[in-house]
Amino acid sequence: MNTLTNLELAQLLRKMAAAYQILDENRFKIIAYERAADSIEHLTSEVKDLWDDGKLDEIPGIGQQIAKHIDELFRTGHITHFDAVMKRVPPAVFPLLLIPGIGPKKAYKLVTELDIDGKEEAVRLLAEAARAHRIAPLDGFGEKSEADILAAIETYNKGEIKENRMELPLADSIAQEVIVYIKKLGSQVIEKIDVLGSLRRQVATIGDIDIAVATQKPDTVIARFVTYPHQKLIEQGPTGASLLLHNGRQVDLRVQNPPSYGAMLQYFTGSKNHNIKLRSYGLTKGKSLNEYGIKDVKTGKMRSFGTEEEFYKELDLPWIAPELREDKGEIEASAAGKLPQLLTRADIKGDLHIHTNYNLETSHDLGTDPLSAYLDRAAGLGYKYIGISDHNPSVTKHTASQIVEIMKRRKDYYDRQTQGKNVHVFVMCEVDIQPDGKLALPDSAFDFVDAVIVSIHSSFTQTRKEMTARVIAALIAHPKVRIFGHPTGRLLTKREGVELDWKEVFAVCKERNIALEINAYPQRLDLPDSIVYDARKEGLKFCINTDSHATSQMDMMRYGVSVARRGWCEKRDIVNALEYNEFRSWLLKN
DNA sequence: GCCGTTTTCGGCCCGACTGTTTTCAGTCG
Repeated sequence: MNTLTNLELAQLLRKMAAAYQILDENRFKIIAYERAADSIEHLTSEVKDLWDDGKLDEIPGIGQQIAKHIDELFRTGHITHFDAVMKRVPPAVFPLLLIPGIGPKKAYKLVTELDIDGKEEAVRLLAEAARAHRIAPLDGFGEKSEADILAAIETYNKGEIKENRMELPLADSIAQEVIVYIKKLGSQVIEKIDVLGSLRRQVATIGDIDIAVATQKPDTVIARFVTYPHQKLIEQGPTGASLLLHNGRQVDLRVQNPPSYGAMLQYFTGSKNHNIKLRSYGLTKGKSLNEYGIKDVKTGKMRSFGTEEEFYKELDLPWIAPELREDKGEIEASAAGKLPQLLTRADIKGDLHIHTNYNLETSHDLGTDPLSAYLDRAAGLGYKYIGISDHNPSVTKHTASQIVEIMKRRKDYYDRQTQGKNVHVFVMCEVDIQPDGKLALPDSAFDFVDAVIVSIHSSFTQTRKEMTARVIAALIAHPKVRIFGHPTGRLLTKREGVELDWKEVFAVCKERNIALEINAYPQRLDLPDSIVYDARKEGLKFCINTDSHATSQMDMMRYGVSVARRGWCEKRDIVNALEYNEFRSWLLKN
């Protein structure tokens, strides 16, 4: 077992947690394993690397014991203790855990009572047992749960599992439609309505959509909500309901009376880990938090809060922006009065990654709109400058001198177009980093650009070592390399990012004052927020760009700003939040 | 099993919903 990814390691720890649950181990031990798994899953560096450096103890939620187990795993390929525990649990329980509604206890009961054997066949055998009505007679089960299990298996087999996440614009539009539908009840009933959960925190991909309503007529609101066109009513109670829509997306509604709405917003925004930490923090002050308010542990007296600001204030904390609520130190920072002054969309003065329809014979996509249209849109957005970063001309269809000629012609064209405009234009280029690390633009063509963005568009599966060397070679290939474009190359829900030694890349960027791009295109959001967070700590600078291929896409800037905010960025961390003169000095290095 | 601005011991977030139950266990977020 030479390589074990973070995800695999997290899965292993979750498996242990499930096994312990079946074996009725101490429940806090179970929680400890689940936390360790969570923590590892959200790590930006590989556990293997941390282990190499003897830094396992820096991972939150990993203590002496689990560190010892991980050490054994990396040294020998197995963990004696885990193997012993797993021997006491039938392997067939684990595949059943993937079915919604089945947890460790039920899985164990089903597997043992129904004699389900074999890992591969477990789900199929369970479905057969359900069809043969062998589940309903079991203790703790009944007709309804038998039917539910069968339905859940069918959903699972269709591939409609929870890990079917969506990008932000789709989540936005679904949420808005549902909100408009609920709001038809009128402002008498709907006093406030908000999108919460991961969408409010602006996580890169969204699972379920969460909506909260402040109302004095909860029954009316819930009744209205469940008439929204849906495929299935998942659950309904006095405080809320959940729907599965026809597009396979789940929408959760929670209602609350207006005086307690602040606690509701806080609770329903999450993240789960933020809430857990905040509740622990509250307890140190003798205060117990829940979705209705804050209870004094001694007196048992409950206080409610109409707004989130009041809720946090009760804990002597300044309000924490939703994008920060991931338990990455925001509660401690708030308590110390050291929360960042987060970047806002209004701070952005320009967009440096724009593709126009000028045909420079690239092998990638051209934009659809002319420069003039982008300039109009940029003025509308309040920008002071933009950068035109068309893809380089195709290197397979042209000789070097032809490329130089194309680039010269293009510069002349843009220079004529930009005279007398009040938005400044930088003539740039998005240059491919070829598999060997060479830039796809001849040296002499650099005379016809102000600066370039370098990015990877091919050979995504090189090893970490090759990829790191490739990127660094490109970053130092020419002084006009100023931005590293969509650094991981990931496409959300489609393609994983490349493997890079970030420390090395950060060091080179810092030395040459190169900015890391935060690509705001919703399918990219690249750099990912967690790497932005790490890079910012190292003092790196960022350039937030939309990578627009049409003027309408320039509006996606806000998603890039969200990524920066989730990475704790302030205005000073972002090069395109600089005024024109300062930005120009940075870009042109003078 | 983890962790520390009261602690190296003794705590550990909190509640809703469902289906099965006559007061609760399991699952989920």
